[in-house]
Amino acid sequence: MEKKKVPTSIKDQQLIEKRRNQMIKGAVNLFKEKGFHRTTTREIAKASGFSIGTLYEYIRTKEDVLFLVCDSIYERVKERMEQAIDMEKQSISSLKNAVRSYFQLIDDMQDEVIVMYQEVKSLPKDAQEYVMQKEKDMVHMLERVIQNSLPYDLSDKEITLIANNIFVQGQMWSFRRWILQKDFTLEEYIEKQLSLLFQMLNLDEHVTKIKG
Amino acid sequence: MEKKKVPTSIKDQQLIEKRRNQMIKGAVNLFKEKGFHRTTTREIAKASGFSIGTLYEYIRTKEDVLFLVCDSIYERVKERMEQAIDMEKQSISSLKNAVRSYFQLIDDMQDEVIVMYQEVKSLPKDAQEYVMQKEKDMVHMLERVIQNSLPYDLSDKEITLIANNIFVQGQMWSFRRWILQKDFTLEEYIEKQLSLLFQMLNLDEHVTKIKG
Amino acid sequence: MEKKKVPTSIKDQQLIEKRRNQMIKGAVNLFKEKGFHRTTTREIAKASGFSIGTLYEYIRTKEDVLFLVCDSIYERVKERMEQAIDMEKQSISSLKNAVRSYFQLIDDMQDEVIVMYQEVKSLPKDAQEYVMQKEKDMVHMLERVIQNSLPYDLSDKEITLIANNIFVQGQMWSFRRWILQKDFTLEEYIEKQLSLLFQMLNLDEHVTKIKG
Amino acid sequence: MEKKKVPTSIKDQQLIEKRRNQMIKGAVNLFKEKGFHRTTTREIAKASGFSIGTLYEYIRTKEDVLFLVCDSIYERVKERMEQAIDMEKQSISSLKNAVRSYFQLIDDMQDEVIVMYQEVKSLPKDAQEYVMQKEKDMVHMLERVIQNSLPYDLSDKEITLIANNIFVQGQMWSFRRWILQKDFTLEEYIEKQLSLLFQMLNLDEHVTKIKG
DNA sequence: AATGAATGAGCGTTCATTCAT
DNA sequence: CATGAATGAACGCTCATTCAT
Repeated sequence: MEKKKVPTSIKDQQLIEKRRNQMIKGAVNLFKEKGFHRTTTREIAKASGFSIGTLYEYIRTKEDVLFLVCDSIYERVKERMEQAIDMEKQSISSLKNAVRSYFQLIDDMQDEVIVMYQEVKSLPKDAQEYVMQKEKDMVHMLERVIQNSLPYDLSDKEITLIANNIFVQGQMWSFRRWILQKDFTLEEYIEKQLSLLFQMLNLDEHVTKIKG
Repeated sequence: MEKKKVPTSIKDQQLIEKRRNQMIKGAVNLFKEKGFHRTTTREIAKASGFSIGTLYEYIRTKEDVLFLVCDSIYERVKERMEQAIDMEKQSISSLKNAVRSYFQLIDDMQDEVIVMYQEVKSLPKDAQEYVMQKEKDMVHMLERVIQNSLPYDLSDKEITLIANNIFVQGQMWSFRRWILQKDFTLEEYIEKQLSLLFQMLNLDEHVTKIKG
Repeated sequence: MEKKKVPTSIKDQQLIEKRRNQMIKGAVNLFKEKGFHRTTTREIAKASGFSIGTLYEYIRTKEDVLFLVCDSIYERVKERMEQAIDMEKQSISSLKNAVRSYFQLIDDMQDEVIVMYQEVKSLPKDAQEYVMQKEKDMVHMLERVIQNSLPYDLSDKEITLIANNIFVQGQMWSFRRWILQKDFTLEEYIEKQLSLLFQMLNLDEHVTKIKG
Repeated sequence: MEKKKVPTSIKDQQLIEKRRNQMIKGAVNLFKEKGFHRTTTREIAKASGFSIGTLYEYIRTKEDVLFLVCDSIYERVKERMEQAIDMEKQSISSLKNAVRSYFQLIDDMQDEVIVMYQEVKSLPKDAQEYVMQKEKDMVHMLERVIQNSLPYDLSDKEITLIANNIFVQGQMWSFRRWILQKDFTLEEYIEKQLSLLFQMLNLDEHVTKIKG
C-alpha cells in the first residue's frame, strides 16, 4: 500500500521529518492525557516546541496530527514485530518468542496503544481505512507465525481467530490495565496467556497443563 | 455500590426518570453516529424531544448525558448477563450457555458497546471509576460462572485471565467488526471461540478437538 | 422572484426583524468606513449592540450580513422609487419627477450606494444573482417611465440604454462624489443632467436649449 | 504630478523594473479572478515567478502590489487614450473617434477596469488620492476633446458633466456587462451611445435623429 | 416546569511579514 | 540578491451554559 502523504508547504524533507517527529512526540503525550478532542492545536504546537503558525506549515488540519501520530505508532509497532518474528526457522518456540515480543512491545508502548484505540475513530474515513489496513497487516504477521510454527494444520478461520485473539489480548494489557495490572506483572501475564494458548493448541509439552 | 446521582433542579422523580429516558434514547443514537464530542447539546435536546433549556433542568453538564448513557448501557448489558447466567445449576453446558448469551448480547448491542468503549475516557474521573466498577462486576460474573462450571479447580488468576479473555473477545466482535464480521457469521464466531475455549479448558468431549 | 431567506436559529419573527435591522444599521456604517473585508464579525456584533454569539444566532456566515445589507438597501431604494414614480398619469413632467426623485434618493443614501457598489462582488454567486435581479427590476422601472412618458416611440434598445445611463448617472453622484460634489450642488447636478437628458430626447420645450 | 514611489531595498533600477513587471502581470490575473483580499502574497509571489522573500524585497506591504497594479492599469489606459485623441485637428469627427477609441479600449481592458474599480478603496489614503488624480487627468482629456471639437461654446460645468457621463458610460460597459453585453454588441453600444450623445449636443447631422 | 434568546470563551485556521542563511 | 521557514496576531465561527420570561 502507498504511504499516505500529509501535504506541507515546507520543502526541506529532512526538516519535515524532524519537525513532524517533534510534533508526534508532543501530541502523543497530550492525546494520552486529555484525548484528541480536548487537546488544542496551540497545545500541540507548544508541546512540539514551535509556534502555531509553524505547526500549520507541516500539516493542513488538526486531524493530520492524529493521523501522523497513529501512523507513526503503527510503523514502530510493525517494525518491532518484524524484528521479533524471525520467519526463517519457525517452530513452536518461535511462536512463543513472537507472542512474548509482541506483549513486551505493547507494554513498552502502552500510552501509544491507548491513544490509538481511543482516537482512530476521530480520523477522517480515508485515514481510518489506511490505518485499518496496517492493523490487518499486523494480524497477518501473527497468522503467518502461527501457521508456520504449528506441527499440524489449522483451518484459515481458526488461524485468523487465534491471531485476532492474541492481538487483542496484547492490546487488552494496555486498555484494561486498571483491571489487569493490579493482579499481574507483565511476566506473569505473558506466561499465563502463553500457557493458555499452548493448552488450547495442544502444544503443552513445554508448559504445565492447566489441569493434570 | 451506591448508584451515582446526577443532580437536577426538578422535584418530580417520575418526571426525571421519564425525561432522562428520552434523553438517553436520543443521545445514544447521536453518539453512535457522530461520537460524544461531535454531538451538540442542542442536538441532544432536539432528539430528546424538548428544548435546550429543559435539557439543562435535568443535567448539569454535557458530560452528565454521557454518564447517563454509559450507565444505562451498562445496566442493560448487566441485566441481560444476569438473566443469561443461571447461577443455580452450574455445569459445563451452563458455561457454554453463558458465553453464548454474552456474545449474542454483544451482537445485539454492538453500537452501544462501541459508544461506551470510545467515549468513557471523556467522562470525568469519578464517573469513569464508577463505570469501571460496573465492568469489574460483569467480569466477576463471568469468573463465577467459570469457577462454578468447571469439574476441577483453577487458580484465581487463571480464572480472572480467562474471564477477561472472554469478556474482551465479546467486545472484539463489536469494535473489530470491520475485520471479523466479513469472515465470520455470529454463529460461527461463537462456536469457534467456544471450541477454542473448551480446548483450552480440556473440556473437549463436546467439541471436536482442534487437533486429533 | 422569491425573497432569498437567510437561515437563523431564532424562532421569534419579530425579534429576527428587529435584530437584523440593528445588524444592518451597524454593518452599513462599518462597511462604508473600512469595506466588507476589513470589517470583522466582532465589530459588526458590537456595532449592532449584541455579542458575537448573538450575531451568529441570526446569520450563518459573515457574507449573510453583507447580503442582508445589500438586500435592505435595494429594498429601500426600490420602495422609494416606486413611490416616486406615479405610473398612472405619465407625461414628460412625470419623467422629470421620477429622475429627480431617483437622484434625490441616491443622494440620501450615498453611503449605502457606495457600499453596494464596492461590495456586491464579495457576495456568493447566488446572492449576487439575486441582487442583480433586483437591480434589473429597478432599471426596468426607469424603462417603463421613459416609455410611458415620451410623446413618441423609441426602440427597446434605445430605452434600455437611456435607462441604464440615467441609472448610472445616479450612482455616479455617489461613487464619483470626490470629482462631482466639489463642482456641483445636488440641485445643479440634477437640473443639468435633466437638461442634457431632455435635450437628448428632443423634449426641450421646458428647458433652455444647450445651444440656442 | 510626481510619480509615487514604492520603497525597495534593491539598488539595481533595471532589476526593480523587471521584477515589478513580473509582479504586476501575475497579480493582475489573480486580482481579476479572486479580488485583492482573497489573493495571498504567496500566490502573488508564485504567479510572479519568485519566492515570497524576494517579493518583499521589492515592496513593503501587500497594498504596494495593489498600488503598482492600479498604477500600471491607469498608465496603460491613459497612454491609449492619449494615442486615440489627436489633439491637433479637432472636429466633430475627432470627438467621435475619441469616444469610439475610449469605448474600444475599455472593452479591451474590461477585467483591468473592474479590478481597479473594485479595489481602489483598499488602497491607503495617499495612494487613493494619487490614483484619483490620474482619473481626473483622464476626464480632463475628454473635456478638452469636447471643448475643442464643438462648433459652439459650452459652460465648463456642462463640459465637465458630459465628460464624466462619457467616462462612466465607458466603465459601465465593463462593470455592468451582465446587463448590457447580452443586449448589445460593442459596436452597437458605441454607435447608440454616440447617437445619443450627438443628439444631445445637437450635432445630429451625421446621425439619424432619435425622433424625426 | 419549560422555553429559547443571549453570552463569550475558546476553537481551528490563515497569512502578511520578518530574518537567518 | 534570493530564499523559505518561522512567527503570532487576528480572523470567522461554535457551542456549552445561563437566565429572564
